[in-house]
Amino acid sequence: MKTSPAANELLEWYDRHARTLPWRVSPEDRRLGVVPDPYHVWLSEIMLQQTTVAAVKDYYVKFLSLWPRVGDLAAAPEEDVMKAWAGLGYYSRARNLKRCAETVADQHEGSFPETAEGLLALPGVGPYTAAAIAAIAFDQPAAVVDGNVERVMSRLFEITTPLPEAKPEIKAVMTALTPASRPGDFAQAVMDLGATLCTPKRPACSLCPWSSGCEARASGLAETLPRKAPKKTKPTRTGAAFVALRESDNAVMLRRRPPKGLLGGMSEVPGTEWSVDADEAGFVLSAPLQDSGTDLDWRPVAGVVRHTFTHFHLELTIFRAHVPDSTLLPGNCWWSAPAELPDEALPTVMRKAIEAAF
DNA sequence: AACGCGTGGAA
DNA sequence: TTTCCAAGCGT
Repeated sequence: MKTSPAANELLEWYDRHARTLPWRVSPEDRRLGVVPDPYHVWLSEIMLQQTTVAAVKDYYVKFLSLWPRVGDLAAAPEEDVMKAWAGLGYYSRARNLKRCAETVADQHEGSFPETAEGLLALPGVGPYTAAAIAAIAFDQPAAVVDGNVERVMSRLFEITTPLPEAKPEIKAVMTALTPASRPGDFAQAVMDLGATLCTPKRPACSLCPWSSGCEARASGLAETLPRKAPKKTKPTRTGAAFVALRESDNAVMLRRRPPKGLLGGMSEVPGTEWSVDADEAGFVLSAPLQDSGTDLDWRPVAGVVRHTFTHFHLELTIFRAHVPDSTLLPGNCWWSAPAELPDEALPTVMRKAIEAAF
């Protein structure tokens, strides 16, 4: 099969410099006939959405250990999936992951659709992920466009139109560049290039296999591309979290968050709303177990827990109280002993809050 | 179309 | 300390 010179240059670079990743079939193994498992490709791509390779690795290994095949994940309780995902962020991905596994198991006889169009219909699979699975798992010449590809292409062709307006043009040049042979390795090669050489800051152009043909390298604009709209500043919200400790064993009182929205479906310690104009003086009035029959001694813990979400900063004041074992819990709450906390579906902000109380 | 949605590492 | 941002998706 014929490959464009540009694609060949990059594929030769990839053959020598491809990163070794737990979910990746190396170019050498590919040549020997090793075929990627679509389940592995899908799982890794969902985890990698807006998430660094370093953060994903351990989660990927753990998920494959817990659920070796897509049918295992489909059969798992959603609660277990949320627990295993805890800490990785963007928790709607975990719920969609479970729904997608069920769809593949129940409606596709356990096999992933092999076209980008079919993949696009799956929960949690958007244009990027559909193209990535089609190319990497099924060897189809789909144009795979992620943040790395946007950066590489905007520099290679000196696209000065700001994102997201430039997306159609970037998609077009990636489509034109994607070879019929080794489209999966090509997609991974462009992403590796963006991750290791064509980086957002201080790109290593001297090491780049595409440097001689790169328009932004020639004009000196490389580091300024791609152009993006300025970010909005994040407001700071404040609130309180209440760590109730059972007297006999220091078990922590937990409850479930609503299924949608921020940290949807995850576990938490009880707390106030998080608002920009919180009434800090009245925090303790919102403490749980007010009608438990015992007058609980809620005490503020020194220092404030700071955490940053996608669109706001949070400053949490932590209150702590010891609670008699006989205390009746609200119906939506449960006790979690210290030894059980690591396995709870606690997002990082809640682990920080609990940690501050100990 | 623009916004909501986590986290941790780098600079 | 603060900002930036990393293999996006759903609404």
